[in-house]
Amino acid sequence: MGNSKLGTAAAISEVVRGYDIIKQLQGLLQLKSRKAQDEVQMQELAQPLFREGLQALNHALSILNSSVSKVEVKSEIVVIESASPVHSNNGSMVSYASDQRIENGRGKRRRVGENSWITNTTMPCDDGYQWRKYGDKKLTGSNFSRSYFRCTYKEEQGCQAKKVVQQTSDKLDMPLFQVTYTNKHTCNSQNTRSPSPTQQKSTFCSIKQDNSINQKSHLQECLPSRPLQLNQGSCFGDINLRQIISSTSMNEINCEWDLDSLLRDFVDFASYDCPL
DNA sequence: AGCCTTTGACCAGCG
DNA sequence: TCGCTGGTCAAAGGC
Repeated sequence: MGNSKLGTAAAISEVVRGYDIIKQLQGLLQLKSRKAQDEVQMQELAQPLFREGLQALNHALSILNSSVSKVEVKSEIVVIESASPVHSNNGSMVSYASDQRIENGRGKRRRVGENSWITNTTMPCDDGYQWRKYGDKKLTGSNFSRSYFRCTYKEEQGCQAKKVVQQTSDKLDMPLFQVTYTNKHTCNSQNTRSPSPTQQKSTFCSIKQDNSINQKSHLQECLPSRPLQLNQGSCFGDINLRQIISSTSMNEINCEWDLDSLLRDFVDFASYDCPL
């Protein structure tokens, strides 16, 4: 893991940023008001915070994933990110894919592993970045279509990040999506303009659900049961992140995470040096 | 006006 | 070599 120290430091820095943001969000969620107007204001404050937090954590993930892929390209990385609504409390999962392929360029197919990682999520729309859909394909042998997204800032900033979203489960209460990310974001989306309301709507909720399930409200969707669930790629395989997450307590009613404990565990996890 | 999604066509890898 | 398949392009229309 040649530059793993640098990568780990960067990942930790991003996690700390995400932690700070989630702390702010936590404080916001703890504010109790009976006024509908206050709730609207709270949503307006919470949504960008939540998005920024996700973005920071997603960035940390991509850094860690890229470190992992340098170590062992053979095994693909699967990140199980269960971002379910507050009322359900899904545990995290870590698993590995084998011999999966995605395609790159105009019809060029390539393996997952280099610059790519996979997540499974119930909330594919909102990962903190802004995406523009450029294609949709109904795959043979699948009941669900696959949606192709590229970074909104591809033209402006040359960001090569892409993601492919495919629904894998049509459970009525919680459809599951597999999201394949390709290339890290090189854009500085925080410094660019905020999307207009119509853009937000289209950008964050443009995944079709093939079983025509009614989407939950955006805010409800965006409140995860756990702040973050990470993969462990090849060299992280000895440490089970599930243990980290499961040891982190959360009061479901008050939406209170033991954030300090989580951050501590995360830094331990990210600092773990691959024993190669 | 600008940015988005939709959708059919096109292209290239693969068996 | 050829047909199938999946990723991308680009025109059209919507918001």
